[in-house]
Amino acid sequence: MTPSATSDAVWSAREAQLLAVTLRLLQEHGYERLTVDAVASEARASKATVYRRWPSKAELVFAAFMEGVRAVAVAPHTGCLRGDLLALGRVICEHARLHAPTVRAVLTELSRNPALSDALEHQFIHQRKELMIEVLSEAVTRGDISAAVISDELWDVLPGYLVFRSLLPGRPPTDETVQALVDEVLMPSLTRTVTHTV
Amino acid sequence: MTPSATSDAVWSAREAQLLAVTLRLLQEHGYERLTVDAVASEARASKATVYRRWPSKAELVFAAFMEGVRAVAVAPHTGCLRGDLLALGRVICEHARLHAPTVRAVLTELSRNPALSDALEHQFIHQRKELMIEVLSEAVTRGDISAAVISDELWDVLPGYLVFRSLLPGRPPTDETVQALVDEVLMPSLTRTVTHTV
Amino acid sequence: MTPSATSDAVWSAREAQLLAVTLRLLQEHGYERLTVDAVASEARASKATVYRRWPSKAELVFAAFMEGVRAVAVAPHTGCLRGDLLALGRVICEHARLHAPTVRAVLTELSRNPALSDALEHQFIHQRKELMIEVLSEAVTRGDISAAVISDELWDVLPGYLVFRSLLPGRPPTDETVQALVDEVLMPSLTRTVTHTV
Amino acid sequence: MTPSATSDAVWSAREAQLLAVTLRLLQEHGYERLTVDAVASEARASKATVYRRWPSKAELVFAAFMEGVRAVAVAPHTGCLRGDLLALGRVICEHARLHAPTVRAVLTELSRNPALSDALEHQFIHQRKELMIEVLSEAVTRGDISAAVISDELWDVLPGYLVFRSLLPGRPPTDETVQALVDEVLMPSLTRTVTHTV
DNA sequence: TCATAAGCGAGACGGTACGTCGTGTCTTACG
DNA sequence: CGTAAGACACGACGTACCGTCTCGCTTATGA
Repeated sequence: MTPSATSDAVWSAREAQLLAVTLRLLQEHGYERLTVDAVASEARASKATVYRRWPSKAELVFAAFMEGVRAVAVAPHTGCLRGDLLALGRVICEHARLHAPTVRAVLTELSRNPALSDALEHQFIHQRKELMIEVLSEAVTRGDISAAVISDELWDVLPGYLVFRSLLPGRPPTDETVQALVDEVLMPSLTRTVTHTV
Repeated sequence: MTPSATSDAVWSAREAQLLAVTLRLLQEHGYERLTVDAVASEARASKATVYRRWPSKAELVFAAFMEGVRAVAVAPHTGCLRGDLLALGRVICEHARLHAPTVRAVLTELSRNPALSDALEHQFIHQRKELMIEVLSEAVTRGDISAAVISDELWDVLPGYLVFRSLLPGRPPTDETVQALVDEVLMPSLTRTVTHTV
Repeated sequence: MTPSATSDAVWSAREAQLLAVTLRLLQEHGYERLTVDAVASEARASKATVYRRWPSKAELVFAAFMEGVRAVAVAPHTGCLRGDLLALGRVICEHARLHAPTVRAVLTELSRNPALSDALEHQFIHQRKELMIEVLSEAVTRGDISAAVISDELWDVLPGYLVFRSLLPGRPPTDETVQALVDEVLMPSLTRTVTHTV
Repeated sequence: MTPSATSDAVWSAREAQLLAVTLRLLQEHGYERLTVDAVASEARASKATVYRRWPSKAELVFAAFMEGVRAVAVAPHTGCLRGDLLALGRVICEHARLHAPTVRAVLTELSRNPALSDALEHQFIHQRKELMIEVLSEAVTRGDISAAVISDELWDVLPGYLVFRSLLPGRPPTDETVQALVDEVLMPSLTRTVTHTV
């Protein structure tokens, strides 16, 4: 099977190296200043070697991004909901800070590449959703919260807001941000008395 | 004063026209497919006329973005906090949906242009913060909420989350999203019993 | 009458100043590096003032050239043919050396501007031809040479060859060049025994 | 070896094609009306392909000129001096007429590009000088003329005057011009009695 | 053991957009 | 009215990057 940015491929050593170089250059220079020539050159490869794997710069960058964020997908299991949320929030912050230029680049590409949208949705977002649902379900099982507060709409307020803050200049989220978000927003929301919805 | 993307300039008719064309082409084609030649051509201008005002494509696009989002800065005044939040959320959703490609482009540029970061922060973010503080302050005056819940950290959960959703593919925020966010997250958070903070 | 490069105009003080600036910048930078903006700026004039007089950069440069070479048109009258030729040659050398960049520029313009060709021919070349004929006629009157050697074809071997040498790099004509040309080429030619031409 | 306008390069097929197109467009439109885009387009090449070889339009044109005049470098060998000179003169006339716009352009460039001056001198002028010396030497060998008349100064009166005439408007040299030049100027000069020069 | 093939580096190539600059036209405001 | 100042449309220049393509060289397997 031809490797592709939109499949959950397992990369060869060569491919991993190319993605690593791509990721590094992305963080250093951002998407537009990143050139495929530079990736090839730094990896002591030729452009053909890159293009044989990923059909465009956008797909290369997306693949590098997917590789870079693969590690987040582990639920924390601290034993209480607040602890899980705090742990999750901190991991998200760290990754978002590290990959902010990459995320910005990937977002830009979404405007014009529907295939990337699909790939992002199915691989990345779905993955995160499962993670969050897992954390909340455990809290329901423990009796911390009511199952009724698990919404299909708002499961991503935690990652969404933190990522948003990471993308904007000047106010990167800190541990205090995470703690405030969990204690002042999420916990009040999740432990509220749910009125019956018609 | 020389017009510049990073100052709160008042544009001449020519400049407004150029920004309008830029904004339209941005929405139609996205940042990368937008060419300065096309902007100039559609505005019956020449490239020099564009570059005399904005030193690069990035700054042009940023200026167009700033122009496009200027209109959001009006507080709703519905008379109750929930109504204000719902109204604000809906306006933000509409703008975010309309300008999603532009916002993505601007975010990308932030990675490499600190001047844009500053401009965005001082003009746009500060503006929005004032707006939100105004809405919350009125609610405090009315006695809807306690002044203690107005946090300097989390004033932008509403716009932040909605914009985040607008930037991702597949799940653009709807009126239901806004309603759920306000009723299930923000209102519980804002009306919670505030424990004393040392 | 509107002043024009192609008429033997008498320039006003303003015009003379513009031409002088043009001539100086021409000698310093050559034709292509000369900009009309620079001429206007150095003359504390505006471009409109320049273009009102000369309809294009080419005509401006040509007018400046004509102004610069006006002074050559004086026959030497040294009393003998050889002296006249030497004197003429030296004057031509000096002017050609001084105005080489201008001459190159004017030549380039001839390729595309027939009006300049006409002007050059009627004003400049004709003028020089009269000069040469005058010198030769005097020599005939003195009995130095036969009238039969005055050719309509080759009257400009002296200026032509010297200008040619001035235009090429590396071998600008010197006084020795002039002397050799006169003694070894022109005088043998002019004093040759003319065989009867059928 | 990197191809360059200033080296006596041997061009690849691609380069020869680019130079041929350049030469043709030069003759058709002149230097200023020639655009690098047009050269690239007509050669089904891209601008980068042109600029990879020649760093500027001027160097491209110069290289084309050098290519265009390469063919003149063949001595005629008619058996007598007069015949050789007539043959040479005619070839020079033809080339000069054909390449007049190019020569004018190249001359213009000489004003600002010393490298072109050197190249022109070493490749073109030296070449022509060798040619003329060869013709004159043969005449000496045959006893037609004295070796003493071969001057280092004036070997280029023939080509110089003819090229000069070609560059000026209105009087392009004809076969009659060549004949007159040879019979009335050069032959009297070359066959003159040489007085001993200390 | 050698040959045929497949992957690779190097880098030229067509195309396209960028940002700069110069020409010649035009408008505005001043004297 | 002529002028200084300078904005403007047009268009060419030279640069940079993308994605495609060829060329040899190396390596790895099959006869």
